[in-house]
Amino acid sequence: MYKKALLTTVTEFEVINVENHKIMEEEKRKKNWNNVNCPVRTVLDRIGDKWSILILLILGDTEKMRFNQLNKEIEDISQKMLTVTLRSLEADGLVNRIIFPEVPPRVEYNITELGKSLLPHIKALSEWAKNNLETIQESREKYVS
Amino acid sequence: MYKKALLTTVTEFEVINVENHKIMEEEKRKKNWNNVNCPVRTVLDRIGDKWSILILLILGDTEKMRFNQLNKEIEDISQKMLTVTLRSLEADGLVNRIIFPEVPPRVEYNITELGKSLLPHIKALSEWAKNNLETIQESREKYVS
DNA sequence: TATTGTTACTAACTAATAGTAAGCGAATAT
DNA sequence: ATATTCGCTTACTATTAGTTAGTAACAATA
Repeated sequence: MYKKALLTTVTEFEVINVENHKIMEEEKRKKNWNNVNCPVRTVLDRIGDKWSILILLILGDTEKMRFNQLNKEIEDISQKMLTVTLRSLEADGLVNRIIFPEVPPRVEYNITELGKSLLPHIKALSEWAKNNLETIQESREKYVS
Repeated sequence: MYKKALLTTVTEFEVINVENHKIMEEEKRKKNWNNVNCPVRTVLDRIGDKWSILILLILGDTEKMRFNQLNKEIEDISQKMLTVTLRSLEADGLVNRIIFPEVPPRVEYNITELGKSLLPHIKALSEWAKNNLETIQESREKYVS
């Protein structure tokens, strides 16, 4: 026990108090980052997938878009993943899904006000990515093992 | 063919030109979003995983942190995922990894200048998440099927 | 001396998620 | 009759995340 060795000059009572305090502090900190209480994670676990941000950026640039338009815009997304991502964005209230009961079916998607309020932050991130892309890629190349 | 039906009043020549133009436009747009040319994706594909942002936020709050400290801070991360994520952040040049050749081993992590420059954007996103958490959760509850 | 504890990991595995390929329905066009 | 359209599902495979157990190299304790 490394801790005990460092505490040999203080009384047993003090040791207990110090330990209690440490435990309480640790508990307090933990609550900030665990899955239930951390708002960042509750949102980013959804937004931070492979496609959500990309779709929000595209829908932010156009008033509305149909399913197949989006599918063509994002070259390498599968229909399934597009469906799944759009539904999750709809569930979170970030995009609207408007169904026209026609044949062949028509479904239009557009960004909501909530989605629009998120956009600037995503765009800032996107700008940062653009500006620092080279540095990051150099770093990746240098990094071995 | 729905498209052709809409173009029955124009000549064959015009149809071809219109089609060509559309194809060229589409090609141009595509290049903005595919995996190779889109900086957002190159960076977000790495940052946007389950743990990276969380680790950056924590390392942004403290000058330096040891491996096990981080492991305790993030209640539900496994050692493997912590290792993997830290290494990927290191490769991208967002965190520093300092090894002290001691027994038991000591490895300290801290955020780099590049990482610090990304932090404000992540924090802004985090703030947005905090402010809109309730709205999103309500929306999720309402959403059925 | 033997045992246990410490740290920052890896290796080998399983669970969860992402992605692929095919098909569907209901109408229109050939 | 057959092919095509659109926005999906369904059933499958591939990739990634996460779990559990173990490692080295010593320190402290019994």
